[in-house]
This record gives sequence, structure tokens and C-alpha cells, in this order.
Amino acid sequence: MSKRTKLKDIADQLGISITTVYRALNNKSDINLETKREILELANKLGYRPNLLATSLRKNKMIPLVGVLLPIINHYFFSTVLKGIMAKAHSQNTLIIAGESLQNPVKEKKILDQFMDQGVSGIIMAPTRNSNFEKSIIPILHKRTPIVIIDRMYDHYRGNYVLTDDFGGGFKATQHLLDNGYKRIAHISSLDNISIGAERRKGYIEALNAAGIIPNEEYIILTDIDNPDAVIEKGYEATARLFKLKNPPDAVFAVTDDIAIGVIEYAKENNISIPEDLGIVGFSNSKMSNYIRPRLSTVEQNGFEMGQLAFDYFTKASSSYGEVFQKTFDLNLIIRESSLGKK
Amino acid sequence: MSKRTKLKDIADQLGISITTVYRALNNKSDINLETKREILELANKLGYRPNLLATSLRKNKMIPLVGVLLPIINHYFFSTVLKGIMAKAHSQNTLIIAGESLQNPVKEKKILDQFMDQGVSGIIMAPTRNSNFEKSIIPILHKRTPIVIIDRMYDHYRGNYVLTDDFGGGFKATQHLLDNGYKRIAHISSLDNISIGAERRKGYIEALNAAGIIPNEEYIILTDIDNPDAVIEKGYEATARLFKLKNPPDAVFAVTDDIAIGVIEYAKENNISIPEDLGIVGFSNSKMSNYIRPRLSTVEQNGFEMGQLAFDYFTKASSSYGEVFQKTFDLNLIIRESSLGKK
DNA sequence: TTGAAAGCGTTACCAC
DNA sequence: GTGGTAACGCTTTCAA
Repeated sequence: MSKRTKLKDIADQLGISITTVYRALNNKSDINLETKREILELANKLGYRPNLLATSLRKNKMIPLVGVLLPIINHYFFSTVLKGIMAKAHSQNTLIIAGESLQNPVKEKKILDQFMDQGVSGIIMAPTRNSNFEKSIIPILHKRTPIVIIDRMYDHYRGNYVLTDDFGGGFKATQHLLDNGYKRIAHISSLDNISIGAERRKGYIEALNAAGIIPNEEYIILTDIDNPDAVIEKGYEATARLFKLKNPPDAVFAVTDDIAIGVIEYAKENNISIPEDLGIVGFSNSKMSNYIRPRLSTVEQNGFEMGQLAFDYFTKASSSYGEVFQKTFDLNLIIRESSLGKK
Repeated sequence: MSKRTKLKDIADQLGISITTVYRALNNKSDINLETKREILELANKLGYRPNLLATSLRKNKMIPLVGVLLPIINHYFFSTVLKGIMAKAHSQNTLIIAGESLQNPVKEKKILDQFMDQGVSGIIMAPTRNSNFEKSIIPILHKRTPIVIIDRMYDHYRGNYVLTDDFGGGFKATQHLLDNGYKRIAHISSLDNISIGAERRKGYIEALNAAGIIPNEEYIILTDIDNPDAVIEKGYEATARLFKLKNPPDAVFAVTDDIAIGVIEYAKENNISIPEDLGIVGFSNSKMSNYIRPRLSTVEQNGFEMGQLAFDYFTKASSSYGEVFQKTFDLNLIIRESSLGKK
């Protein structure tokens, strides 16, 4: 692999000055057309491409870069968060380096390092399920690079964040099912021991407690929702397990809409009528939730708005000293057909 | 906004040399611990952060960046393409700058310029519907930055691409409907005059011709599918128009699954039974297509694989002189309930 | 119309 | 231990 052609190479070969070459290549005036032609020809032959590093350094112009790291990039919620971030970023001439951690803390750490090496002026990230706060976040805070955490939370994190009230969402969803006469409410949850899944689960349990119902261990199914292409299937399987119980549930609160769709699948195939025999509430307000039949009641999560706010917080954090920005979005329950009550 | 602190600022303030400051900040040996402490303190106070441009220029090393520009980032197909690109990129220590053109050629051009300013070593893009080849692509080719076009095509483009056989997909979908006994097949198409939409439309027309059917102008509805949140509605409206005709169609081939879902919506609300009274085929194999009822027959598009290949092509193009890499994926028809034939 | 030279901020080398 | 200085490749100013 030969070395990259630079202005000097062209100048030397033609026995002229760097400046002249520069003028030719940048369409400046004051240049002999014939020499210009020669220069362009040689430049083309040598495959000259300007070194943007040098150009930017000289011009002292650099487009700011922000690193965005998400667990799963082709997940509707996360890709919508990314869209929200980009909407703001583009309007402020900031570029986004995006990465996908695939729920792998090692990968997460590696990508964060690369972001830092690349010189991002900030990081917006949704941590993986098992993210290591010490290893991933501390070094970034140490380098005084602004960071905004979205969607999930670290235990002792005290920095900028944009979250949703998952506990409240789980509580509302469960309470809604109770209000509509369901008694034996199951919950299909994710494997998270921290954050999101756990919060929704806590909300579910708390709502049962508040109604004087003792949560039934058998009604809580933990399932792996990491692979977006398999989640619906997981919901289906979990429902199958629930309906093998001596006393199957009469309602399911699912940790995500995709899981809920798996529940609906199972119900349809087994002639369990919704909402009469089985009430269902999902979580996310995915597009599909409104087009599946029966239409799925769900907890609304506004990824776009969260993304926008996260970027705003990055901007604010960049130009403030140590001030911290935090927001927890309340979640609204969208009531549709799948939870309208028993016959 | 004050100027950014640099090594010289710290050196001047402490009356020492740049070199010493440099050593302190980069944990080099040969430095007095006391001066080092002072330097670190001041650096911290001034919020010193190294200028990466200068560092990289000097070290002549930079993590390669590839710009990826997609029309809509939270669209399942495109976010899956992005996932495919990232899978390859991460494994090769390349970072991805992602951008969203929102189907706006002006925005597209602007983001491409920013990518180039940022010094990307390549670009992978799905052009917007009205992308201007001259304006968007030529300047990049001119700077000899490798570019890989995915999903859509420019008329006279002769570079690297990864496409799907949209014509073939449209042909297969239409032929399948014909094979199942539908006679009056309508097509809800996008407004594209080039690429995707037009190709699928051509496939539709060609399949009709091949069967000796003269395409009926009234059965071809062009609709705007730019706004992902409104596409289903557009499909609904288009279907309403079709059913106002004196002789409504008995089948619809929809340019996307979302459009097809709008068709199904309309049919359900108007007691038109699927597939007996109306056969439907969509396009994309979106997740939803398999969970809506009746399950939607559709043409399969593998975004992940396309993304991976696009990145491979970028890699190959980077290390070859002028060689061109092109691939058109065949598309498979997935036959489900929505097109099983007339009663 | 052309060229020399001084930067941009960091790093590496050599001398003190 | 410390400091001077020459690069990295491009852009801009000033002089010829």
C-alpha cells in the first residue's frame, strides 16, 4: 500500500509550488489554465484526496460528534429514540456516531472507548441490562465528557438522565386490569434484575398489594427478550406455560407489546377470547399494538420525545459547569379492546 | 464563548514549556511530581481537552468512520439494514456516523456534505425518493470516497450497490394473485418515479401483460408514503377510492406492508372478507405482516443481510482501484392467508 | 500569475 | 527533568 498523495507530491513532480497546486485543486482564481489542467490531471492520476484532518485543523472547523449507544438498534422504541436525538442533532449541525451494544457489557465498554478515542463531545446511551457502571461510565465522567443516560438507570448514578416511570406504568397497567374485573393477573416479565423490567414488575406487584391481592409466584414468568426477532415467540411460550397451570390467569400484563402479541397469538390459537376470557395489557405503544386484533391496550412510551430531550440535556450539560439535568416521563395508559373486561 | 484551552495556554500561565505540560497530561515519565500536580490542576480548571484533529494529524491515525444515510431511521427495514452494517463495522473497529434524510433531498445533500467534512472514509446510503444524483453523489465520487448505494437506485449510476429485485418482487406478487384466481388486481403504489416503487409497479404491469390482461389505469393508485406514521391511513384511503369504482378490484398488491395493513383495515370495517372477496399481497415482510389477521402474504426483504453486504462492499471498494461491486437480491414471496384465493 | 512562509495544536526527537 | 523545535498536510497572507 503506497503512501497517500499530498499536495507536495504533486508540486514536486511538476516542479511548481504547493500553493499553485492548491489553487488549481480548489478552483481559486489567478491561475494559468494550462498549469491548472496539468495539475488536475496528475492529481487525478495519483488519486489525490485532501487530508481532512489537516484541512479541519487549519480551518479550525470541526463538526461536533455525539456518540449514541443503544442496546438494540432495530427495536422500534430505540430506533425512535435515535430519531429524536438525530432530529435535534441535525438541527444543530452535530453528527451522531451510533453504536449497538447488543446487550453485551463488554461490547458496550469497547464501543464507548472507541467513541472517546474518536473524540466525541458527548455520549447519550441506554445501558445494557448488565452494564457495569464503574467500568463503563466512570472513565467517561473522569474525562469530563458530558453523558446522558436514557431509558435505564444505574443504582448510584447521579448524572444526567431521561427516564420513564416504569414503576408507575406497571402499576397503572395492573390497576387498570383490576378495575376491569380481572382477578388472576399474571405478568410476563423480562430477565432484568435492575431497571426497566424490574421496575415494571415492582409496579405490578405493588398494584396487586394495594388491592389486597397476594402476588402469586406462579403468575410471574421471567423470559428473555433480548432477541427482537424472537420476542413474540417468547410471549407465546410464556402464555403456554401459564395456561398449563391448574388455575390459569384471567389477565396478563406483558412487559412489552411484542410479548403481548405473543399472548394474543396463543389466545387465538387456543380459542381463548379476548378480552372476555383473558385481558391483556402491553407496554410501549408500538405501531403494531393498534393494528393487531383485538387492539392492544398498552402503556405509552414516547421515544422520540425522550431522544430529543436527551440531546437537549447533552447540549445544556456541555455549556454548564457541573449542573445536572434529570427527567422522568410519566407514562399514559392507552386503553383499547384487549382489556375491556370480563363478560 | 471563550476559546478552547490548548497546551500553550497552560504553559504560558505557569511559565513553563509546552513539552512539560504535554508530559504531565500524558503521564510521561521524567517529570517533577509537583509541577505535574500544578499542571493537572490548572488543566482541569481550564477544562483542557486535547484537540483530536491535531493529535490525529500528528499521529496519522484515526478510527475509520463510515457515514450511513437512511431516509427513515425508525423504519423496521432501514433500522435492520443499519444493524447489519453495524455488525460488520464493529467487528472491524470502524465507527458509523448515522444520518436520517427524512426523504428530503436538501437535507440529504447537507448531511452528505457534513459526512465528507467530518472525513468519513466511505458512505453507505439509501437515497431519498427524489434524490438528485448530480448534486448528491457526483461530488462524493469526485472526491474518490467509496460509496455504496442500497435499496434504491439512480438511473445512470454505475458504482457499488446492494439492491433487491423490486421488479421481480412485484411480478411474483401479482402473478401469485393471478394464480389464485383473482382477476381485477389493483395496485397501490408510491409516488416514486424512479427506483423501488416504480420497479414494483413495472413488475405488476408486466405480470398482468404476461397473463394477457390490459392494465387498468383506474386500478393503479399513487400515494404518498413518506410519513411512516400515516402510511397505514394512506392505504386505507386508497382502498376507499378503489371501492368507489363502478367495478372494484378483487385483489390488491400493495407497495408496502403498511399500505397493505391499511387495505386490511378498510376491508374489515366494510365487511369485505379476505381472502375470499379481496386478495392482498404486501411488500417487506415486516414483523406486523405475520401478526395481523388475516396474516399478510408479502415479499421478503432481508435488511440485515443487505446491510452486511453493503459494508463488505465498502471494505472491498476501499482497497481496490476502481473495481465495482454490485448485487441484486432475489426476493421470495411469503404466502400467507391474505391471498389464498376466491371462494 | 506564482511562490515562500507562517500558522492550526499536538507529538516526537534531541539537546541541555 | 526540562525546553526548543521540527514535523503532520493544508490554508492564507504577503511579497515578488
